[in-house]
Amino acid sequence: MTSDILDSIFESAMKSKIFVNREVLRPDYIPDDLPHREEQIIKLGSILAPALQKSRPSNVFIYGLTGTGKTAVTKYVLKKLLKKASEIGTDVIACYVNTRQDDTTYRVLVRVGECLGLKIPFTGLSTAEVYRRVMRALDSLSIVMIVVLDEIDFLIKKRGDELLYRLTRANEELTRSKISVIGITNDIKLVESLDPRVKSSLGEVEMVFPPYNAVQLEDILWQRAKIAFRSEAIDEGVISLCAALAAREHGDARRALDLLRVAGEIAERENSDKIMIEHVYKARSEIEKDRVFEIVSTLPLHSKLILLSILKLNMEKKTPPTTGEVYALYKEFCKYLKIESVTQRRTSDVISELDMLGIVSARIVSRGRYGKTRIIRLSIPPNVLEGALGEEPRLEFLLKVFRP
DNA sequence: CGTCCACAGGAATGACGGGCGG
DNA sequence: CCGCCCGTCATTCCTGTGGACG
Repeated sequence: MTSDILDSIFESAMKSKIFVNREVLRPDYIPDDLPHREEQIIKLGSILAPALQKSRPSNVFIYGLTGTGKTAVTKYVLKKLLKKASEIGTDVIACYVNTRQDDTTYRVLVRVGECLGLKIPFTGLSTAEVYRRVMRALDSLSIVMIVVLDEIDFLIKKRGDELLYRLTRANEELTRSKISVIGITNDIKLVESLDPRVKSSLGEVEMVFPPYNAVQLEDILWQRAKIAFRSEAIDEGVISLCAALAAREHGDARRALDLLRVAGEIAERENSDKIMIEHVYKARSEIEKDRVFEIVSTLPLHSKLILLSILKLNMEKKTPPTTGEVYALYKEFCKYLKIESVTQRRTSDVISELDMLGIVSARIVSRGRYGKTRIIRLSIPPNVLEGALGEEPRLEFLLKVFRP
């Protein structure tokens, strides 16, 4: 019976030999203590402190690579600030918006409105009307509002910086309330593309979050592991291996925690009493496999074909191929499938895209008399890529049989 | 020392499909 | 509900370029 099977799954989940509390390893969990971010916490705290005296804190622009604690520090400081504010009876409202999820001006404004207790229909009003309602509500409350726009690059890439401009200038139309904006991004180049007026108002204060090193990552992992796992469930060296692997990948704490969590899940699946070194290595390849599947499956057909061409040429030649060679083989594939091929210009862009996704690495080389081109290598194991490309039915035959 | 290869990659433009806003 | 606008994928045309070869 299905329900019996489910029961036994739930049973065994409850008496896990490994986990006590796996929540604390999830990426959105904010611990009570954030090791090695004291400096940033103090700085952000002192920037926002004026809100307690009903003055407007400076706008802040925060940048740093993924998994460097930007979101965690911001949420942490805001939580403390709000607590303090309610203790002393000052009205401070914070509004956190992730613009990866809410990536239109309208949806961001709806979120801000919600924080003010406004009920705004998710569609039907004009953006200008929502903006007007939000501003009126805000001003009638006579408060300091802090708006956090996380992963702000998504909003800017889709909608430009108009909303940012309006928000940072909103104080001019407010008489009783004040608003300040915290923008968070991991794309440093993005700052350059902003309208200078936005750049100067949003960047009143800038904060940079440096990557964690292996030692710091280890501290972070220990702190969580103590809560997440049974005390005997971690074998020697597991934590430092997770830290070392993640430190190699630009000190990404999220990656480190993912490794540890997945290693724990694998250990549990294998009914092991402990998480061991080998589980961490398995976790690493499982995470990578998932990532590659995720990326490759959403690629358009032509990108897949170009990727297949790169895969074949990397496997069957001693030297990694150039753009021209990849394009030639790709055209063969298209002829075989009786579909039209894209131009070499487009192929060049596709290769850059694959490079940015971290699937291949394309290095520009000049071979003098023999021209300037890119040397394209796979940056993931061929069998993983093979598996991911095999999901696409149209490629199956080419993958198995076709020889260049 | 100039050529010229084999592309890189910018700009302008177009087809197309989906969702926003009126 | 419908038109319009916007993002994505793509093309065409183009200028730029590091260095081995003659």
